[in-house]
Amino acid sequence: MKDTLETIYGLLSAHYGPTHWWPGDTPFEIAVGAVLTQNAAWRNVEQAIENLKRGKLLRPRAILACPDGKLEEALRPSGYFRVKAKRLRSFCTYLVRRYQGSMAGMARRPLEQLRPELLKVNGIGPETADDILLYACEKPVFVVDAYTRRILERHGLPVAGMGYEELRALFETALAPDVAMFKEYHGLIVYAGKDFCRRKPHCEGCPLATLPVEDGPVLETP
DNA sequence: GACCAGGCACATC
DNA sequence: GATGTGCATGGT
Repeated sequence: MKDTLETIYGLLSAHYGPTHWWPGDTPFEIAVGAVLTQNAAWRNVEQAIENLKRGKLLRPRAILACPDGKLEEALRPSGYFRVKAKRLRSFCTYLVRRYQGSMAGMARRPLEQLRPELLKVNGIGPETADDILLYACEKPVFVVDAYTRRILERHGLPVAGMGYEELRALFETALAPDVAMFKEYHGLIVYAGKDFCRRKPHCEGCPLATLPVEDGPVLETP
C-alpha cells in the first residue's frame, strides 16, 4: 500500500506539476474556505468569499460583529447559508476567545492539542479541521475527502468501509510527514478527482490508468 | 428537472 | 455504533 500511495503521488505529480493548493490568500481565508466548501462546489464558495471581502468581513471580529441576515446573504451562493453562517461564527468565537483572533497564534500550538480542540468547535468535522491544520497552520496532517476515497476505490484499492481516521492513518503512516508534500498530494487528488473521477465515463487519459492493482477486494469501476 | 458538489450535526434505531 | 435526514445554492 505504501508503494501504491507513493506511485499515485508520482503519477499525478508528473501529470499536473505543482498545484500550489489551497486557493486563498491568508490563513483565515483558507479556514473560511474550508467551512464554506463543505458539500459545495468551489465556484460557489469563491462567490461567497468575494462577498465577504467586499463587505470587509474577512476577519474574525468583523464576522462576529456582523448581523445574522447580512452574514447569511454574503454566504448565500455557497449553499446551506444559514448553517454555514452559524459554523463560521462558531469558528470565529473559538479563534477570538482562545487565540485573540490570531491564526498565527493558533498555529503555534502543537498539533496534538489543536486537532482535538478544533473538532469540538460546532461545524468543524474531521475534513474541515484537517484542511485548516494543513493549509492554514502548516501541520503535517493528511486531508481525506470525497475525491480521495473515490479515486482509491475506482483504482481498485481495498479501502471500502474504511472510516475517515482509518484512511488518514493509512496515508500518514505510509508517507513521510512532509507538510509541503501533503499539501501538494491533496491538491493533486482534487485536480484528478475533478478531471477524471467526477462522472462517467471516467479515466479517459487518466494519469493513474497504469496503476498496479493490489491484493484485496477489487471494486468494480463504474 | 434531476443530479451533483472537497460535510456536518443531530435524531433514531 | 451504524444508519438516515436536513441543510440550499448554482452548474451540467
